[in-house]
Amino acid sequence: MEKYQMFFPCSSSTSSANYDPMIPISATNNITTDDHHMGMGSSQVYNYFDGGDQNSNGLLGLRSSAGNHVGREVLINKDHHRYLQQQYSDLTTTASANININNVVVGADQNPHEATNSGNKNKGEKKTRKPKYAFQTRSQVDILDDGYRWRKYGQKAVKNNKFPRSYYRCTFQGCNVKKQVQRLTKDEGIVVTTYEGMHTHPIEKPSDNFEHILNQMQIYTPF
DNA sequence: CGGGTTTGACCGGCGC
DNA sequence: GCGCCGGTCAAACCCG
Repeated sequence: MEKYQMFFPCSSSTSSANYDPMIPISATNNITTDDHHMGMGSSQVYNYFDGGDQNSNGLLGLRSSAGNHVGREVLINKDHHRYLQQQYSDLTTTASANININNVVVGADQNPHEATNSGNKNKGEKKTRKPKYAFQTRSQVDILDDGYRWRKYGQKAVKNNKFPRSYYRCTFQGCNVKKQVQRLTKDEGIVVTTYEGMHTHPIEKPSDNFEHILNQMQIYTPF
């Protein structure tokens, strides 16, 4: 999850440098305060989405008002803002969660290629991957309840990270949304959640706490 | 018994 | 070509 820590090209594999950056993260914030160990000159955040109308200026920059530990920034593609709001509920709910949303970082990206479908090759299909969105939250717990039902389908040890990465898939029939959850080595209080895809169904367990989150964040728009 | 988790194996991409 | 690595599969297992 090195790239996610860089907030975030979010391409699952290695070569994020192959596509044109629209807004380099380095131009918007110095994210480099933590986990800047992988020497990625290509570490950038993109807001180009395949199939979207991809307003090149469609970024929202959200900065947590309480982020004095680390000056972090949230990058949200405007076209997917609603989606992200929905996803933000991931940060909010679950009575047991005890989440402190001091710092939230979102990176959005178009991935350069399809996920490797081992044993399930989509023959003839173009290798286009859904965009991913990475969230960084401060949380005591790894599993944040966003109202959707997820099934874990994998866990991997991550290089340069003592915490494993968990892979989840939405269990709703026909919904192929995935997410990855990982805790940062350098700040164990931070959980990075990366979403891939859009839910094709309403939220199963409604939560209305997103407004509460927004109240805790300052929102900057580039316009 | 159904649904979710665990975990080792497997696959494909990439760099050397 | 080989090895590394991220991502996925799937059988076994767990639990309500």
